[in-house]
Amino acid sequence: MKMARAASPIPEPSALERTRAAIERMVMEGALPPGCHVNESALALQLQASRSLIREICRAMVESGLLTAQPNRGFFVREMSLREAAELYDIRASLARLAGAQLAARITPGQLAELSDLIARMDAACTDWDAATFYTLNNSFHDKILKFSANLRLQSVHASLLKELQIFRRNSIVTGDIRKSNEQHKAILQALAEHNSLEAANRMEDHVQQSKVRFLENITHELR
Amino acid sequence: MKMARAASPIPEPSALERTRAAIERMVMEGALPPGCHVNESALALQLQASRSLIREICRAMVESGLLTAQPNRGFFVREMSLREAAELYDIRASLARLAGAQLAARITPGQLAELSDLIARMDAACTDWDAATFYTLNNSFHDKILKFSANLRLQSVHASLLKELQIFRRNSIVTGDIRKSNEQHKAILQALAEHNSLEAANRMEDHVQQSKVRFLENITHELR
DNA sequence: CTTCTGTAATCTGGCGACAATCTAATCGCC
DNA sequence: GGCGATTAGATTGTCGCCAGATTACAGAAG
Repeated sequence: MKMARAASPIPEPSALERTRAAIERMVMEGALPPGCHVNESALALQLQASRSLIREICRAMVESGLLTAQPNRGFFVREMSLREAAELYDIRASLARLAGAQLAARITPGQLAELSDLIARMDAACTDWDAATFYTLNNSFHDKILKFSANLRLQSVHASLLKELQIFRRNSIVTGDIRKSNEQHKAILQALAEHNSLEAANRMEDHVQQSKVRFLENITHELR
Repeated sequence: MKMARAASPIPEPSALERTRAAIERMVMEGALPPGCHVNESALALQLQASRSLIREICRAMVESGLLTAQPNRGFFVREMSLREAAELYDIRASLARLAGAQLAARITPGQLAELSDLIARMDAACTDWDAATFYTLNNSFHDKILKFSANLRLQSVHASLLKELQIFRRNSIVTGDIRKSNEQHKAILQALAEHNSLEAANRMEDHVQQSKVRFLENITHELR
């Protein structure tokens, strides 16, 4: 009998997956700052993997926009200009618009309830001035909308762009008016509940555009 | 003295680039049909490269959506359902919308002239019933709009999605009413010339949505 | 004849090694 | 003393190899 590995429903992540997660974390958390040259041998030693693994992973990360590759010089952590970050926000807004439009047409009462619950908890976080919780809940809210929109590729593209943005705005917690942000969430929810695709699309797009404005304000403030 | 390779302004594509292009072509042209298992050793032998190279390339192609990876089973050419293709069109339409909106705000007379010229040549192709030429010109038209919109990431994401779609609609030349299609181009151009972002956005989105409809009609017609 | 099972061949996952290239420090020369 | 050529060191590009998993096949049982 083929020995069942059914005992472990999680088939134990492969070395490649683990290593990739580690490298991505290093990029996200700034252990590998933007513009930094990625030393393959050093990484291999540090993460106890072979250089081939590192190379495969880096090649994939180039494709997803987290690294860049220069012939005969290796890999570098992607440097992002303010302008590029703004461009990414525009794309995100565009995709959010699509998600809103599609979801409005097919959203179920159960999904509406889930979103409504998140908004309520964000309201609570607002009164408690708990920005960290709000941040987490806000991410969940957007994730759910993307997930519910039932376009797998849209989800993956969006997730990829989000990761890319993360390497820029690391540490810079967007502190804008979270109360106002949640008001927008409510407007989005209402449009979704009414199955008003156009309205949901516009609200979603505006919402992300707002966060872009907040982001740019924060950055320019930091640099001053 | 360092031997000048300045004599060749094109630094001669690396083995990796050449091999990657070859594999992508094999996928596009159907030598590796959708669902096909990618035999790494065989490919390495055929393309006179090492298996490591093949693996690096495949890993990158997974990220860009042309292949999929299954643990311990290797790489497979991405299979795309009709639904997924439709989803891709929706994303493309969304990105086209963004490109239109952004370009309308900043388009120059020179760029308008270039687009106008392409439309004129497409008109000529229409009267000549030259679908092949129209196809090429149409691609240039869309490429230029993306390029002029001056959002590099938008360009690259769009190009990636387009490649992905190609593996589905290979050989199925969309033969819809090219005359009607060019009328839409003219409407887009007008909106751009008027710097009317909203109108340009809507026209662009609709235009891609139309091509999605034509695509779906063609496919279902083929399958009958 | 079909189904199951055990074994062999094939293929992937991961690794270390060698050659080409780039980077830097050193040395000589103006 | 400063600048350019040269050489030593480090790093990338590419390759073949071994172990474990998977697939294919052959043979036995029902």
